[in-house]
Amino acid sequence: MKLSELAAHTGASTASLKFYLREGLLPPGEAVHATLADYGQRHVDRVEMIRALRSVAGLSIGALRGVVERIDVGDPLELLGYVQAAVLGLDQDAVDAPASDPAADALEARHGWGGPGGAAHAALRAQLALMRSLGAEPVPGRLDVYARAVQQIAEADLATSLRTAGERGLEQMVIEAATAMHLQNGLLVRMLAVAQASQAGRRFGAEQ
Amino acid sequence: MKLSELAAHTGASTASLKFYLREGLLPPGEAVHATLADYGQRHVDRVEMIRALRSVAGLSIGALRGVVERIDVGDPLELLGYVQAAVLGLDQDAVDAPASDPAADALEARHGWGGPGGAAHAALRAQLALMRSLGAEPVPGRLDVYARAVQQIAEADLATSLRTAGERGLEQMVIEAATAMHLQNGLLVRMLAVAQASQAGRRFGAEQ
DNA sequence: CTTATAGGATAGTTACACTATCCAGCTGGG
DNA sequence: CCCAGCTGGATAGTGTAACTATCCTATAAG
Repeated sequence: MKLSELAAHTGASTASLKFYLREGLLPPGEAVHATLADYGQRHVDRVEMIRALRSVAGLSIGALRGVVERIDVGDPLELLGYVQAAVLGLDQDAVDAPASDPAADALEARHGWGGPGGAAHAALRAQLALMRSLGAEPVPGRLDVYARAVQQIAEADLATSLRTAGERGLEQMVIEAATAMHLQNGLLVRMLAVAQASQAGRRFGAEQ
Repeated sequence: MKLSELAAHTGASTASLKFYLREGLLPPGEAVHATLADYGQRHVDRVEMIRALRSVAGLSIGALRGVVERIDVGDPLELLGYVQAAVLGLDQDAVDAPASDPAADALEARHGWGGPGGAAHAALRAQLALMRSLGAEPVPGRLDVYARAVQQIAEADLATSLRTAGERGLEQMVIEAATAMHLQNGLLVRMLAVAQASQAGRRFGAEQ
């Protein structure tokens, strides 16, 4: 199909597609001749992933460039780690993370959360260090409660999304994983909000 | 003190302070005469709150305008609810929230989370409705586990921040509450990230 | 009387994600 | 065979957000 047909198929304008081509998010079509290119299913998949990740999770063009680079490399674990950092906004945490954090390391060991190898581990260490520096560190016993809760929520939906991966291409896997991550994150944040509101109500509600 | 001294005190430029004045975030100083105004401690507090909420939690100028309007009204519970929605990004959830959600209502009743009266409650109902519509609704039993976890995390630090409120003005309370909310949210998100990464590792790690 | 400063207005800046125009070359349908 | 329509490439414009800079007149302290 040609560019205008790809646009009709995906709902994006030809101007947007040209923009994605310029930015390197969308690979060029197969050039039929100097002024006509042919696009296929992989271009449709790519555009759908771009649109889904921008509208659902709000990823930037720069983050999407990182995603497509990792799709081309083909390592799903590295790809998912990058998508996760982008969706959950963990981008620069790894930079100022301490090399190791006893509380975080012990916690991860207790819950079978692998070695200290990913952006997520670094982000958790950085957050605990930040909270400690502000005198707001939670006691270790509570961390285990949170750990069990997030473990269950992550199992619930991300696992099923990943289970079907590979069958339908990395683009589809990324869409499903990013959606699951985004929904789980939203649920936790909103439950936290209700709990915080109940705290505030206990503090101020009686005075009204 | 005059504008330039207020700028020196708070670290903001006079241009920024003029901008805050224009936007209605900072009340005008007491006019000594046509071209000189006097600023006091409440202006310092206000500027510090503006800078803290922008740098720590990334609030927009529009959100800050909502905050200062509610500070002027003086209802701390309403104020905190607004700050929470801004800090956690629950802004437009209330719009598309269903009037009631059986699962959410029952959950809130079991955990003593007050009536369905705030933006947080509406945001939780909206999220559960969204997840249900996408076939990704968590089973009710699991919600209780998350509820207990977030209840503990909200108690840990927000409660102590609120306890000292009133003594040092609403601005100081807003800074501490926003910081606590932001830190708690960051901790939960990063723990969720580690749990998700461990899921992905189980799915793909062995293949490497 | 000079110089710094105030408040008000207006315009400029940077970043982001498009969106619109222009262009010259080519080609398929009539 | 010829022209409407499409191509990739380039360039420029749009709108939002949060400042930042400049210009202006008035005024008062030294």
